[in-house]
Amino acid sequence: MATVSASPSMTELPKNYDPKAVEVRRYRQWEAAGYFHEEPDPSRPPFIICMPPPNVTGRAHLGHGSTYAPMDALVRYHRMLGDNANWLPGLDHAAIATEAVVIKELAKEGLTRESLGREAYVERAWSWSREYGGTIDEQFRALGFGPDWARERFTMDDGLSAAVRKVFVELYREGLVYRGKRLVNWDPKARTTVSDVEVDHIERDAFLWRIRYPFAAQGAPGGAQGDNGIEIATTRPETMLADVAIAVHPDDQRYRALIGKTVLVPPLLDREIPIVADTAVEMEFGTGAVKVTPAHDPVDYDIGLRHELSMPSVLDLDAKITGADIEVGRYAGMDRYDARRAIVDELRAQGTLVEETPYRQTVSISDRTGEVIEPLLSEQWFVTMKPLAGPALEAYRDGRMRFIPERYGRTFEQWLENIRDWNISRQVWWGHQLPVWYTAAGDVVVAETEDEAYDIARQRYNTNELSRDPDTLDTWFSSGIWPFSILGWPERTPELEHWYPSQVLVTGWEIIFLWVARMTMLGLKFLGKVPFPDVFIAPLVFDAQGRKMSKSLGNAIDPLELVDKYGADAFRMGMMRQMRLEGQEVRFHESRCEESRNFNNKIWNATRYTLSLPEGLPGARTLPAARDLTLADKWILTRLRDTVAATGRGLDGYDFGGVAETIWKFVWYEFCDWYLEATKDEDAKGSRAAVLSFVLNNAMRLLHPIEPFITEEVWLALPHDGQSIMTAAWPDIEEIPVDLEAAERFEALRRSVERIRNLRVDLGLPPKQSLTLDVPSNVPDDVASLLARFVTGVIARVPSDGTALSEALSAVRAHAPQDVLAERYRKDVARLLAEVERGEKKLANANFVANAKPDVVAKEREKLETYRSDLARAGAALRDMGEHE
RNA sequence: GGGCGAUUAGCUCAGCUGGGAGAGCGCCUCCCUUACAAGGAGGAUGUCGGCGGUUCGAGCCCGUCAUCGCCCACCA
Repeated sequence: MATVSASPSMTELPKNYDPKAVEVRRYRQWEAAGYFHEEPDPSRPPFIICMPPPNVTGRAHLGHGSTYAPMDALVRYHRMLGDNANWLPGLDHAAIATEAVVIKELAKEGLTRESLGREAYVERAWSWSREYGGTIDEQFRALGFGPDWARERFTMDDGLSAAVRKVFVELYREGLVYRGKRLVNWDPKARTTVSDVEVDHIERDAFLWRIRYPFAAQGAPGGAQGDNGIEIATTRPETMLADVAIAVHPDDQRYRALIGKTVLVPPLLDREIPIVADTAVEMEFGTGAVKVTPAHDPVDYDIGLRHELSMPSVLDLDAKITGADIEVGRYAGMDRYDARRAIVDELRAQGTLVEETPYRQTVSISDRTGEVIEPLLSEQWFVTMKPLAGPALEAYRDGRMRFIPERYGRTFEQWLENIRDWNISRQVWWGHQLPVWYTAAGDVVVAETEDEAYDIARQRYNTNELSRDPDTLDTWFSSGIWPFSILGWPERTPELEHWYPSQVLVTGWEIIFLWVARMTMLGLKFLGKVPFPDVFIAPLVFDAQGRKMSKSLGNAIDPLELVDKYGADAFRMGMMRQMRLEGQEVRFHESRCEESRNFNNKIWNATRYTLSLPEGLPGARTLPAARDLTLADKWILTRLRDTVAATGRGLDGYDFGGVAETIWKFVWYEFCDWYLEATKDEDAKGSRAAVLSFVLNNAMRLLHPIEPFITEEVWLALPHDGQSIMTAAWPDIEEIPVDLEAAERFEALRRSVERIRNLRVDLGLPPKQSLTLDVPSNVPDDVASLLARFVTGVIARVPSDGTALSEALSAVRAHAPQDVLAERYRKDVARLLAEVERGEKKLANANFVANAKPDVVAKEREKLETYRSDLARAGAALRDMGEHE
């Protein structure tokens, strides 16, 4: 590969790094060059990440910073490692969310879904998706995310739709998909069922009403509550209209005699219902008696099944009272909450309301719409989950799959252990229509295509008349097969062969059940392998006060605004620096992005300095022989190697925060603050150009996964080999010479410099005033020279007497006011006395010496020696001064 | 009702298998030194939530309590 040596002079580069001048241009070049695209290549290890498909209605938000930026970083890292790395993007049709948007649009035109008709409606939804969907793709580009755009898929693509139908049909034929009348979660706003995992539970203020149900027959047997009825407690009086029984616990002495008797249902008092015994009743709660409404409550539903009770509904699909099943009097047509008020009023008037107490109630709400969920008895389609969950549990337990952080694995495990059947049919129209048809006689035909369905109907049921089930599938059904549907399954494509399973899934914990678990189960079911061995659960992003970001709170931050202000690199770095491996949230501070912009500016200026060296830069990645390296060169190269190793370890372990900190420290606090200053020394001129260029080149490659743009810009400005840093090789520690002994000497020098600077300020010496440093003659010239540079001093050699370098301060002393200096030494003496005392006490403890590890004891002895000699020196100095006074 | 996190400097957080408490920001002082003022040098600041225990030694291990956050769950 030809070496390109670009050396614009410093004046050619602006003083400040301008991301706007770089990012869009570089991204276009990368995309045009096809760097994001990859073909399956069995000769290299695969590194595949399936992008969690954002909703087609979606916009980039801060959460993408903590999930998608790490994915981008991992893929870029593995590409540089030479892996067959690829990030597979896509979009989710987001049935309920999209339908809500489209219906809202239609409403503006005075149209409804029904008035338009299904076909026209779906066409409308398609055009909306095509027009507005994919906005997020452009936003991802602005953030520097580089998936293989050419492979982008949509969950409603023909291929993916066919895969969805095939999975449904196969599960059906195995008996794992079934239709049944069950109590399901109804979202009256979205007008569809939702699965159990799409329901959130929130607490809110409500009332608990105590209501008396009078005995049907006059003079009923006397119970604990007298002759005139049984009292129950409820939060939902509106469902009384559908009561079919009162239940008490069989062991409850208070009610024993009442079991089997009947009571009248207020407020209509037109029906008699029995009192039954059931262990589901909590004796301690309320009155110990509960009304049973099987069609409107899960517990009651089970009681209803056990006691073979009827199950009338009194709420319709809009959550309004309906008399379709049973007499509901004047309440027909009322909204559920209006009916509640009306019935409570009536009960009060009637005298059957015994008590009203404020109550903290848990209600179920739809996570999509926030609407209170209504349990609804309805005929729906389900997946039997137990047989699918078993293999997933096994895979987790035997280590074929793991979570990072590990604790989420236990969440995953517990959920699978207690899994319930999955309601997959939805009443929205935008989505995969169920591949289910019915004959006029009600026979069910399930088939992958319409033709097949008619064939079956003719053969099996001798009919040509079929009507298709209007329901669609839960969006998460198609998401659940994402890791293989996007690879062309059920065809045995090269992609499927080489890229399934992927290597890691990155997502947030909130969709472990909705998505991760389902992908795991379906992947095992249809391909026999877990879809990803690693699941990295990224932290969720909150505002600086720890509140959830939301439009209504007004605390939402648009990542694209941050890109505009600081650049995409700074946004990514700013986010990653706040991520912690075990953290479950990031409290996002915008200031981190600003700091990161400053960091980028620092890099930029270090680059300007390097490019402006009068001696010019050698070819890429060339270093002088070890004997020509200075102490500082050896130190920074050693530190570089440590940094390369730590960065690799960090990325391998998903510790993005640690990686960001590691590189930050190296680049700013070591490379810029110390090494670059050291290269201004006369002695450094022979090697610095090569080392600066080499270290920057390596550092940019380390940083590229986090900050793709500036690293490309700098890498290309320096001598480099290759077309783009994107396709450059990951730094190789074998290429980086190490000298531990030299590195340690430089570290000692740093400590000395810090001490001298500290003293200089303490003594009130002006920063510009050059110090005369009495450097012992046994200190090498290069060290002495660096010392003088770092503290602005001149060297005076004194005979070696073993004095530590840090004490080379007689010149400083000469300039200092005596009283200040004396105070300084008094403080030193006091501190050292305390240290010596502590050390002596510790070492005098026989237990410590006997039990502690030998090296700990030795270290303690060493420290004590140092403190003693320092103390002696400081004491002597103080005495000297006393003599002068 | 189960379960999981968190509690360390004013703020956000590091502290690996127990061996003398750290970073960044903020704050204070000084410096527009020829890469960078979006910068440089220096400084101050902690009963490591409380109480017990184990240990020669505890921010770290064990127990317990408290506060905050989250997940799961059929007390109507």
